[in-house]
Amino acid sequence: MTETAETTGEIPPFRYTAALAREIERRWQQRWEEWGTFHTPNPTGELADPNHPRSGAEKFFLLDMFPYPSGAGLHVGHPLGFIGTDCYGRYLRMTGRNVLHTMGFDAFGLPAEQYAVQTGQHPRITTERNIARYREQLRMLGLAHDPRRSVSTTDVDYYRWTQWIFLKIFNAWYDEKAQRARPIEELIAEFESGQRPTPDGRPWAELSDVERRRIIDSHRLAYLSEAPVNWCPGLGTVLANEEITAEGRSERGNFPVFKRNLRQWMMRITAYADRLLADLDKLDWPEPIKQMQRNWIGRSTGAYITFPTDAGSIRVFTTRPDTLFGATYLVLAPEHELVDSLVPAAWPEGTKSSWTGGHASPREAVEAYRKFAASKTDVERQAEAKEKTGVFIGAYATNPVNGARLPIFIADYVLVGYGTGAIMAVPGEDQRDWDFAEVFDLPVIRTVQPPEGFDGKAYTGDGPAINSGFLDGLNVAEAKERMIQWLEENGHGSRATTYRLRDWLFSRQRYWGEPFPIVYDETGLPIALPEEMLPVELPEMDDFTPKTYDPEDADSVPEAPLSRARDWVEVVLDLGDGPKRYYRETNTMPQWAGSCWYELRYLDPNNSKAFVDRANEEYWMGPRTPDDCGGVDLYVGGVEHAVLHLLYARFWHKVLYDLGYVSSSEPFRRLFNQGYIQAYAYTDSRGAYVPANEVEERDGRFYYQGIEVKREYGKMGKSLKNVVTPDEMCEQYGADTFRVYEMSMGPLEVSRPWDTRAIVGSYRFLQRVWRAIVDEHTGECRVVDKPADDRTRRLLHRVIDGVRADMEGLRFNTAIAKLIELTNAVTQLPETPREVAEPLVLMLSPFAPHMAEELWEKLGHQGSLAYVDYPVADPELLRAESVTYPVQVNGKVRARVEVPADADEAQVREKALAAVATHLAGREPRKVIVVPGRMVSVVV
RNA sequence: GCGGAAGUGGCGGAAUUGGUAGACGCGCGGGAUUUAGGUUCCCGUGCCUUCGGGCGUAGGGGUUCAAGUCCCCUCUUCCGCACCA
Repeated sequence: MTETAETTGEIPPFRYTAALAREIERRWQQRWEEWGTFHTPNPTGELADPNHPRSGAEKFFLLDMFPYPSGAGLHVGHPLGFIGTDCYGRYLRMTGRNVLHTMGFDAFGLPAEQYAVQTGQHPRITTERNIARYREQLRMLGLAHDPRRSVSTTDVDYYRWTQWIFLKIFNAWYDEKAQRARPIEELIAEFESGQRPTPDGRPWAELSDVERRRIIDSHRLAYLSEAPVNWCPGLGTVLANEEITAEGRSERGNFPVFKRNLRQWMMRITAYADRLLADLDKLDWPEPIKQMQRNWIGRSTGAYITFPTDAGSIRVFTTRPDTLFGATYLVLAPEHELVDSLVPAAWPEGTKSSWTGGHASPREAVEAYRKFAASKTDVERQAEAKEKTGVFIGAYATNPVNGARLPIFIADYVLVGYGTGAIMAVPGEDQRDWDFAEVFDLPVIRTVQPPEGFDGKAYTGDGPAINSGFLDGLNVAEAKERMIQWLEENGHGSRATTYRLRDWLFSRQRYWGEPFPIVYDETGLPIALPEEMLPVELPEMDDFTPKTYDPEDADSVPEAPLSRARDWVEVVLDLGDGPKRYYRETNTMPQWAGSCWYELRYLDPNNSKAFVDRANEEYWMGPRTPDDCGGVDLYVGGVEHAVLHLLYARFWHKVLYDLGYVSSSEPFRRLFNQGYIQAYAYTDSRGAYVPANEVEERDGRFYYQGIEVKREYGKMGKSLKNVVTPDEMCEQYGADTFRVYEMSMGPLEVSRPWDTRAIVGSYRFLQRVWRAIVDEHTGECRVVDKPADDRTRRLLHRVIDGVRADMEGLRFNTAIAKLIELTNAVTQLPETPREVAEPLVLMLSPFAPHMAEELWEKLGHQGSLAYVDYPVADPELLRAESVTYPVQVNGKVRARVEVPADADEAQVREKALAAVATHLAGREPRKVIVVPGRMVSVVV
């Protein structure tokens, strides 16, 4: 049985024990709920409340990354950020701000569906149960959320608006000139008026309906595309690039992923690449996250260059157009579309045998190499990254700048998905090209003079151009410009920017996701349902299991579970031209869809006319100045969403901004990454995990049942047998102790190990606070209405001042340290003066809200302290009466002198010199430095 | 390889702008209460010391009256990206 303080021994009846804490906590949680203490007023609509104490006050939108309600429940690491934002929100509320803080659930997606499949229950049932469990666990922690604003992405009332936003994206196109999204009708109007030419130049009026639809569809921000996508047979669904690990496997499940040509929904996020990149500068985000987004977007500037061949021309992208004179061969990706037409019937005269791969004809060589390249997994490709492979395809191209004859190779080090899938190889200035040239004995022409003593191979640094005709002598930057100018003047190429970012694959073969508000007619082209037909509800299905395959079965075919709901798929609708038969889209949206806009729904959760009322959005998220991007005032969450959720959400928000539905151009103005709570795990000699809570430490070694075990450090997880739950901690110490401990462990942004032993320190601290105010034997308030002594009063005001600064800066650990200091000082006093007790309780309340409410009541106040003014330090009392100066002699502290705070420099100097007289040993000080209020430094 | 962050007692961590290194907590040592253990409370706790003092913020060098903090070099750890042309 678990030992708690009250299970044994004699203790005073009103000591702050876990049992008392639990009783207090339950009582106050119930009161907050009954009183609606944390209801937050909106400027307009159903949630407006002119009588609210914070109505019309300065607002603060505080947001947590909402959790995914897994079946395992929360462990002590999960609520770290939630507690942090709660403490901050409570502080802001007490300093006069109107704080919006609530919590929703991101509940669609693979894990919920897999859990449902495992347990044989419908995902709606398991999801609802998991959400209920999470709510219970979070409620136990006493989080000051507005419960009316909580949403789940799986609520029909929520996902109807996810579908609505999808329709807006579908019915929009990106105007490159205006650099923003516009409604699709405006594009149609441009075609109709002839202002915009059709692709083949025929007048719009002469095109058939289907031809027009195809053209329009090709411009939409959400579009169907037949392209190579990531197909994961083990999961039975396609996945976005962002969901693939570096090893080329699925992030979830770690199954192999194959490139397959499939018809799937895409989102044109690449249209926003530049703005997503540029606007990072406006965001108050941690630099590492911004850098990760920059890398992911991967903007490169350079030029396209066209190389003529006998069978059409090859366009390459290069960031180094200045090295064109050094190009000695071309390389195409094996899958490049021009390869087949370039390959001649026979090897050209004089082809080196090492170039042919031993094949009798170029055709055979190409076939063999393609097969070889396709057989390699991404893991193998990376492992062999240094070994360059490839084959000559028997054809040549011409270098446009000097007419040189360049052999064309295919090689898997050139990727079909980046740039044009073709490169000009400049071995002198690119190490990969150098490595390839070594293997195939290709010539090297240096076009940049390497520095004296350079002993490397390819030289990628700056220097004067050589062997480059009209570029000779120019540095790299100048030569690039000059070459681009030449290419454009002579029609051989143009300035270009490319991105690593790909369009977002937006469909999944899953049951548990938002259905698309899309149907197909007999043409097979998509038709958006009108808004009035939303929501498109998920059909009830007995068999919602995804069709999965052998993880290695690359030839398997995706099958959407919804396609099995025949009655749902086939519908007769009147879309304006009479009732007709249509087929519904059977894919569902990815998990990220719901999290792309949930913060907006918190603002106006019950609005049935709009996803958010524009006035409410402006109040909570609108820009404060013309340069401001607006958005959530503080968004707290883990670093793991750096390129997934945080990029997708920015993209959707920008589309909504372009279309005029929101006033903010970014969703999250300020981002804060909280650290993770990690834990030790222990393995025995066979490598099996043993229960971490039964391991004993002796002299730095670890023992389980007397046998030594090995310690490792990492995640908390069931399989590692090291999970500690908030429930256990609340049971053994109470929620307030748990909260104080989590906040005092270290800075919020730093990861740290969980140590259950150490939580007792926070427990003792709260006990001391309690004991200072409540008589442990009678339960009565023992605070006296006498003034505090001067020393205590000054300490109090220093603490108020310091704690305020710490709260503003989210430095909760140091704020708590200061509160402990104050408490320890009060503990020493024979009586606790009210003028100290009350501010102490108020300052403690963001961290230990239940206890603080209880003490506030015992101090004679009515109602909640949630809106009571936070203590303010008296500047008069912050000035010390006397100052202790350390006195250094030659940099070493030799004495301390106490002088009145108003002493002048000469007095300080005199007193200091007297104090260190013995250390001076009669020598005359060469220099005496007095730093007012700080220290004295003597040099001899 | 490229990019980013960080190295402070046995442990988690403090130290606005260069100005008393180690706040606060855990652990540990001692004491009080208790039949005992546990709980709770009080005192002590960087290392070495010949008790004068000396040494200490990953290591080495520098600037300064003064460096955890600034500069240079080296090492280590963590995170992200990785044949991106």
